Amino acid sequence: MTWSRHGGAFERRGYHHGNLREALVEATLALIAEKGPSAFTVAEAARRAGVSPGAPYRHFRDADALLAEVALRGFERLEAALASAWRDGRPDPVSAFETLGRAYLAFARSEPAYYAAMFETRIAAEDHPPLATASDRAFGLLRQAAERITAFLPPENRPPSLMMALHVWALSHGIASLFCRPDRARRSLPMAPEDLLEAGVLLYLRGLGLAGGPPPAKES
Amino acid sequence: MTWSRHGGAFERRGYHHGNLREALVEATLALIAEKGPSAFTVAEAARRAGVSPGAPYRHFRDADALLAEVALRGFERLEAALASAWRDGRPDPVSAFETLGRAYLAFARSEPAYYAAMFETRIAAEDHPPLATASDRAFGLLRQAAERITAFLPPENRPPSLMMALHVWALSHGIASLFCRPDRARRSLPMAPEDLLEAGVLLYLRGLGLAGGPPPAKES
DNA sequence: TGTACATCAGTGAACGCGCGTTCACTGATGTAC
DNA sequence: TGTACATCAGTGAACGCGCGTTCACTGATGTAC
Repeated sequence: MTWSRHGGAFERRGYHHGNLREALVEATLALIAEKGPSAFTVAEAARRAGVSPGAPYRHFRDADALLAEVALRGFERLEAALASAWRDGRPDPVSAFETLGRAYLAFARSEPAYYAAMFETRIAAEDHPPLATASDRAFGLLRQAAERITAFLPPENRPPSLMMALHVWALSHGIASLFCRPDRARRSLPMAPEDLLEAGVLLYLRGLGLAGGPPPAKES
Repeated sequence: MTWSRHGGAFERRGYHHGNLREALVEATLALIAEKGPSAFTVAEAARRAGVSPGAPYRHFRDADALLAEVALRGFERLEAALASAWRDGRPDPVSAFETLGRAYLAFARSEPAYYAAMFETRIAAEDHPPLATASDRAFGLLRQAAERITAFLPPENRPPSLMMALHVWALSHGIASLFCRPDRARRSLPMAPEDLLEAGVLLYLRGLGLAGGPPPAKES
């Protein structure tokens, strides 16, 4: 099974793969995207990477380590996506915050396999310290954003920024979990998940005393 | 392996089990509670029920059917819990609504195995119509409650009750998923999940123009 | 530029395992008479 | 009350399967000289 080195659809493969670690991560993502996280097996990932079943163990201690690597990268990508959406609060914190929320959902929608690897697998963050760290960093961003937002409120009416961050995270995650899965199409929605989240965050901010004005028009 | 029929810790078992269907459901719940939904197997459930590996197939077509039965019962129990919390909007819709939210979380916390069977398994509701129906009924309750709440608002400021129900459901589910799992203890919280949800719903209602007054005091 | 060699990424066969499911069977239960 | 029998819930052995992981090995790569 040696494919031509420079021609055809299959680029690779002499004896050495050359980039097996990456190929396994990609195969795992594809597998999860197609059949859900419970369908992941090392053997199948190896098969898709075009490699014998023992090969992955040169790169990952065991099956969970591969899964954890995928989840880790997912958190890193999420953090990057959130950071670039937040843009340090520009043009203004409130609208940047809306963008942040949309970015969260966009990530869940456009990278469902990463999302599933992060939140729907058997691996526990506490068993994989880098995972916990990456998750904390992503959440930290949300927390900082909340800090900036609540700073607009007079101190006596200012809610803990941690609480606000948790609320928004939970709402985003809830919407993503319930409505953004392509495989098991959940309850159909009268509006896009992003709009649902934006409306929810807007109402929440109004509840805090921010982003005043009349209630938003009916969306649907 | 015939245990005494009336003595000792083990009550059951002549040749017939007598209540195997129930025993399998319970074994499945215990299994999920202990090791997570991915650890469920028919063989292990049969073992825990004290029965040979083929026996479950007298009661369930296959492994998924057993899992779907557990999820179905979960939705029915959730619906019952929500209905009894809502109490048809008494004493008043807004405070009954708070109680409803707490009941949702209480369910996720006190019945984590049911909750996992409902939301974290491979089974898809569309493949099991009764499951979809039960899920719709539970959500319908939330929707009715939202209807009653939004009725307090003047029509020109009244948001779609469906949207409100979706927001609250997503927030509740998000909090439950992120913070109410006993097995994989997630991020630690500065407050109880129930209080986090209550504060969130309160702020949301204020954003809608209900439950006015000053912002709640800091919770933590 | 050429050669020897260390390194190490992959091979492929093998292992033991537990699973889902089937099937001919057995024995308990309860109904008809 | 007693007996024959249909029913059907469980048995237990068996099947084929795919998995995770190991291991002695092979062959490609790149470095030292």
